[in-house]
Amino acid sequence: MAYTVGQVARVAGVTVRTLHHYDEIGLLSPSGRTSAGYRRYDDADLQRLQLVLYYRELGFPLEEITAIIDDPAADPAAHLRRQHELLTVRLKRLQEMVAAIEFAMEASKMNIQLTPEERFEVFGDFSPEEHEAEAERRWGDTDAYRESNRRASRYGKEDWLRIKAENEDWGRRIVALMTSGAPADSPEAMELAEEHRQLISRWFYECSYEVQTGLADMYLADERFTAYYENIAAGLAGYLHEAIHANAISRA
Amino acid sequence: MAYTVGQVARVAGVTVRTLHHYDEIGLLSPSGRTSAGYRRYDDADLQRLQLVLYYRELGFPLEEITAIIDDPAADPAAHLRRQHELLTVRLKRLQEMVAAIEFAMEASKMNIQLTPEERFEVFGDFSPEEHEAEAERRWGDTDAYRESNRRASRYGKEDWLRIKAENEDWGRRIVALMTSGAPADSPEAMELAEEHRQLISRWFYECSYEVQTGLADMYLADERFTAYYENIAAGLAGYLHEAIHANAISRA
DNA sequence: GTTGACTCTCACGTAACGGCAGGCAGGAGC
DNA sequence: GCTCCTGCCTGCCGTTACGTGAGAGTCAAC
Repeated sequence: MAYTVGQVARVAGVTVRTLHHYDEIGLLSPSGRTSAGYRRYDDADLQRLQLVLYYRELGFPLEEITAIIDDPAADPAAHLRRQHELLTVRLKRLQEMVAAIEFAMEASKMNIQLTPEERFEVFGDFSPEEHEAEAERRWGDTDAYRESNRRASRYGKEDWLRIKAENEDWGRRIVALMTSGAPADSPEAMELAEEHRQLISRWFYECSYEVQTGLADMYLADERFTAYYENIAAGLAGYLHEAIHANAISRA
Repeated sequence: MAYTVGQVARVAGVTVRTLHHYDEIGLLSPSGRTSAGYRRYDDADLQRLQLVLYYRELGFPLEEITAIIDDPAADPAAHLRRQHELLTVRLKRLQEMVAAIEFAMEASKMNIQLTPEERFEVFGDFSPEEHEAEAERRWGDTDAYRESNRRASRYGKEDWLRIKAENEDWGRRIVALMTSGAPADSPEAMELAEEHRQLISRWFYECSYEVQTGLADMYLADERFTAYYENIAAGLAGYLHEAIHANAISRA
């Protein structure tokens, strides 16, 4: 029931270096050594390692893990509560960032100019108050950035032309359908909503039904997006919005 | 239109040291210095800083930000796409961890013994295969851990007694209601479901309706949780499950 | 002319290891 | 007994994005 570092590393899925590190900082010292100085881990050491990895996976710093494990009076439940709070905060933050990045991509796709505030809106604590009016002037001109936005890309020129063509083709078809009088929740309209989603998924990012309905809401809530679609055909923004929602519901 | 480090730091919401650092690594060097060697930032520098902070907030490492900004041929959209993928992966991982921690807390609340696999299930890559049967024996006994679980806590003894009392009171009332024949979607049952949610929120962690319905599903899916409730009264697990769902829907 | 706030440049510290270098230890094969 | 290979040992530097001083010079106000 004694194991070498290498054996422990293999079964626990960590590196030898990690075990050395845990030994160094006193988080997990093997219960013995051979005459040659080799570390010898026994079953109790493995138990302790399991606990260490458990807390580590939940995001606790090693020093705190030492305290939790070594202090018999410490309450694991209390730590879990605190960690739950920390994780949910991080989770919310990440969700906002993902939403912001989707917004940015959607805007760049339509060549919509983001205001500096929007580019920064992902920063919860930024822009306190002391420089509301100033900030506008200061961060005002971002032409250079937007310009570079339109230039070279991971996609070659051909790809862009193809994306543009697909998009315009889709646009023509949905306009035709709308003007033909087909309702927004007709199978044809829903099919075009589905195409819209797959177009984004194929060329830009994984677009779930949930994300897509979020986009649809934004098309109505943000007048620049509304303008983009209304510019193609009057009433298109609302029509697309309804079709996307109808499609999402029917697929659920 | 020239600013000192301190001024820039204040408007941008970063520390002076951060600006020094960006200067050191060549990410953002002020366009000039005073005769005394003070850094002088102009508007163009602030523009660049904005871009830097934007990408930093999205999680890019500084070195990569340098490359993105300095390379006019780089495609911001491509980077955003990649970052979107990274973020969604992290998001999913975090969601799993939050779920795992909620599961662990719910189990410890009911004194349910988690199997080692479950304690590790948050580790996607752990436990490859080479030690399936071995692992069981090896990580088997965790009495010490579970024991400490029940001991001292952030809450004093009084708190625990109170939690226990509240919980038992709630238990008696829902059992009484169920045996009285009131349907699980009656206002009274839903009110008790609401109490269940608030009890968790008050003593353990923020429990949204979504989280609560997740718990309710688990009460039926996991036989140990089912047993916990069935042990109180036959049919209680299903009754509670239905009441929670009915309540969640009505509050939406 | 002195105070106090601000700035400068080193330069070490952080968390959790990764990744070397140089040197033993142990068993297999010759 | 000798060589070879693999595994183990102990340093110790590198990583990321700064934090936190130390010691010294600068600027504007009083």
